[in-house]
Amino acid sequence: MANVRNTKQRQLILSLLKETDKPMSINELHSQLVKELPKIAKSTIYRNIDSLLAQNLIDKYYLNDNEVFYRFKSDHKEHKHFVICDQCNQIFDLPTCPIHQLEDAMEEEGFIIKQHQIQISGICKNCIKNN
Amino acid sequence: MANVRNTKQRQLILSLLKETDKPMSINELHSQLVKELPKIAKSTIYRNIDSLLAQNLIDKYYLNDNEVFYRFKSDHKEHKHFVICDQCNQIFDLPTCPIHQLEDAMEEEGFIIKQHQIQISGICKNCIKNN
DNA sequence: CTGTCTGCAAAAAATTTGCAGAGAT
DNA sequence: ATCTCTGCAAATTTTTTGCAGACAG
Repeated sequence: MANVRNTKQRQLILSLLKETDKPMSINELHSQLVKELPKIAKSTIYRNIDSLLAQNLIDKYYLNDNEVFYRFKSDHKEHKHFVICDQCNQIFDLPTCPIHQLEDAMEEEGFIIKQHQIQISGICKNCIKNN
Repeated sequence: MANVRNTKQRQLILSLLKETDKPMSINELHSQLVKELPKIAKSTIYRNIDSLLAQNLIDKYYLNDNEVFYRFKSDHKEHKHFVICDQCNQIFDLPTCPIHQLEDAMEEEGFIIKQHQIQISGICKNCIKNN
């Protein structure tokens, strides 16, 4: 992590995540990236993602029964969760983080929370309408 | 799922989950099960786990950065979450489920939650002491 | 008996690694 | 010039599948 180089691949990955501003899977990333860079390898994406995670520029999410997604983090302190619709797979923001309230109670019991993830799925407004 | 047979493998898997009463990974299950049944295959465990999930006898959890765990469900309606300690990997119960409060707010916005999972990790009381 | 379940081996799917050449600083 | 990064291929890791024989009902 000492010297990270600003390659075209890295730039593209980060700017794609930035403009999408929703959690994206490796496959989504790859299928978008090949449009610009037809030879880009998935291993390149994996390696860049690791480096971006290490630099805290992106966040990792598990949605949709354990599928892995990544999302650009505009503010380094930003903390956000998402919900995914079972039917249309669209991803929505969770209005509040319900864990922070819990954190105090947990710490009183002697457990210090370092990390949390929430996976919520269900049916979104549109899909309910169209059923 | 029509006719589920009561094999020795199935019995052992369920009773091991029952007596452990904590989320267990496939590997933990397997390494315990071989003591009784040296030839048991992981595919047998996977298949039985699927069937037990379908019958709603066990729950599936993701802990420890996406590792999959299974746990016996004593009461079919039981709803529970867990925290895992980063250092000792011990699993603790979460005192309350923070999602239910959210559920109402989400439904007002038109999203019906069908399923949720929480992954929390940190450092437990003992590990803090021993640091 | 009949149909389901098992162990084994092989197949899939997802991610990681080794390497030689390309590219960034 | 040096060191990191890339694409490719192969290796890992995790889970699923096909199959022939074993076992439950």
